[in-house]
Amino acid sequence: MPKKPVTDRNGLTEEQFLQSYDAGMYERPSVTVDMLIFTVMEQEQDNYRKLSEKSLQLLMIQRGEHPYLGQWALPGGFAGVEESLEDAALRELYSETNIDNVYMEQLYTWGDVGRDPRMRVISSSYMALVDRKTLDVQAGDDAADAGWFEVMYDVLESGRKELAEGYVEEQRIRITLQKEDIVLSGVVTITETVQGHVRRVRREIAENNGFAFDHLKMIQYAIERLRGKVEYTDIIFNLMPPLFTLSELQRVYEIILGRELLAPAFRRKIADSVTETDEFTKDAGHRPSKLYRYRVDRGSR
Amino acid sequence: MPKKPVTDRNGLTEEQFLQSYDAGMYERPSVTVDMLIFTVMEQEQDNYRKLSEKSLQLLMIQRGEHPYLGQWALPGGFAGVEESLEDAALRELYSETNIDNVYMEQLYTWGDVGRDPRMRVISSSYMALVDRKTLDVQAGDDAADAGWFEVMYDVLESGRKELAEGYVEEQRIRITLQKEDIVLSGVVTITETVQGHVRRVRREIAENNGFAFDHLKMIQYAIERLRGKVEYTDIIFNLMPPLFTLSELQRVYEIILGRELLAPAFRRKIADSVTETDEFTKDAGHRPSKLYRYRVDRGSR
DNA sequence: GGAATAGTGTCTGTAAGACATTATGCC
DNA sequence: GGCATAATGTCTTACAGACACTATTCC
Repeated sequence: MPKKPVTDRNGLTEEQFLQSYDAGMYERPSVTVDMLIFTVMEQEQDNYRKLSEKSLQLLMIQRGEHPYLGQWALPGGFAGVEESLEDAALRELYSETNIDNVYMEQLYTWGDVGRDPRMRVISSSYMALVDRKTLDVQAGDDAADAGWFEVMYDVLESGRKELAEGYVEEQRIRITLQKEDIVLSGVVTITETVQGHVRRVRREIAENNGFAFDHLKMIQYAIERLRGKVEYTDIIFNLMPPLFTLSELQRVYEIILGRELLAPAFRRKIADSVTETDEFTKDAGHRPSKLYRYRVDRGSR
Repeated sequence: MPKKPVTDRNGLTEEQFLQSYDAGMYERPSVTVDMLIFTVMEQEQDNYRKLSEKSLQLLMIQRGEHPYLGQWALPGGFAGVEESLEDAALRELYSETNIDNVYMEQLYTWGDVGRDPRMRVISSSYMALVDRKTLDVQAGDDAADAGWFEVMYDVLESGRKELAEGYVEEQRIRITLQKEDIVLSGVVTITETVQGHVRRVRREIAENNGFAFDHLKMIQYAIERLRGKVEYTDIIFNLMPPLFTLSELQRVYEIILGRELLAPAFRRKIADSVTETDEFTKDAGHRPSKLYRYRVDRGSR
């Protein structure tokens, strides 16, 4: 059955309308994507019989231009008119790490008015998780203006004030990024207001040493989300190499969650997310460990 | 200690740079916000001794202009250059429902290239939860072009194909919105691809009767998030009136989750999210029920 | 008494927390 | 044998699922 053409109050069909539409009528904000590219790195150990320590790392770029010249920012850039937001994020990811085909998800879109002093910019943040071992070593490594920073995340304190019909709860979180002798550090306050049965959450930068724009907030938010998602999804395996030991996996969990886990409970919990192989670690100064891989035939959690 | 001015390769300080910056250099997408305003409504019951049925409702607007003239869309509009994204969302919310001070959160930012036939538009979707009883009755009620639709969400089937290094899992979800004799209906397919240890999720509209733009995808995503969040946060109380019975609360859970719950387990679970009052329901055709309120002094879950 | 819903008691199975114990390779 | 880590056994506690049962009001 043929559709009868729908016309608007000017008698135009949709096709006619679109041809006459002027896209330049309104003043517009710019749109960018900012990438939170996380990986896990091993640190060399003094005692060769001990396991090597691991740390969570984040890729940052030192700004060579105003604004925030000399400060460190997340990799990112403008979204083109002919590419999707996700494509823009993938493009930025590839240009920084030479990697595609890794886990990536959109986190949040930051739309405050003053976030960029040049002009109105709205920015979508995307988180990518990469396995350091499959990363091209050059990526963001040799460049003087880019590098992997170890991430530290400390909850400083939590205050609480009672109100008539609710309360205000404030949390202060210190984020420290370290790359050799470069240390960036800042504090984000998260204010949760509950009034009646309405809950509001606000994030503010309370202290900032070395972070450009509002990127400190983005980093705090990303770590919070990473922590949450690690508990109820399998995304952690995106940070692991194809073969890993259960102890390594447990360490990565512990680094991300910021607390220690008990081995028996841990093994029970991840038991059906992994498959064992016939291989073992070699040449450790102690009992070898069985190697596992991510069990891909299991569906999502 | 006075800071020494940082200058860039052109010898400009940040202040000088910003004064000379031309914000109009790049072609830009437009930015809009789209609102998913949910509420819970009671339906009149034929048998007065039975409890009244409840349903989840979503506010939609019929388009009076091209494109998608006559179809139904989420309320929304352009984000101004002088307002934050969140302010734009609050403004839209207020203009549709005359309500502010309700629960609202950003869900996702939709950035595909072809989502609006007029031009490139990027849209942030926000979800708001409102208690129908405190809603001004007129809002979106009498207007012929706006209204509350009952939401139905059915998982149709889930197929799965094994691949060499992973699998593809497809889920088809039917969304039906109904308002008296107006029925909108569509199917969203969610495709989850796992290759190696990389997981990707894509959403496509497989069938569409009456929804404008990609709003069907937004609705599906919002319900998915609402379901998830209801299980591990207290947001559900934003849909409840100040006083409610535990049975009512359980019904609302059941409507959102799409499955029945057992009363004893339910009561244990929400026990410390609520406080009992001295009041009871009256004039029901059966045993009166104690009224509870949201327990606000308890912190977040 | 019957209809309808409100609310509680309790058994069972599963899973997490905690701690102890055994196993293994390398020096 | 001792160091360091790998891996498992098992006790306890907590809690979710299931079902049966009691309670209360209105007709």
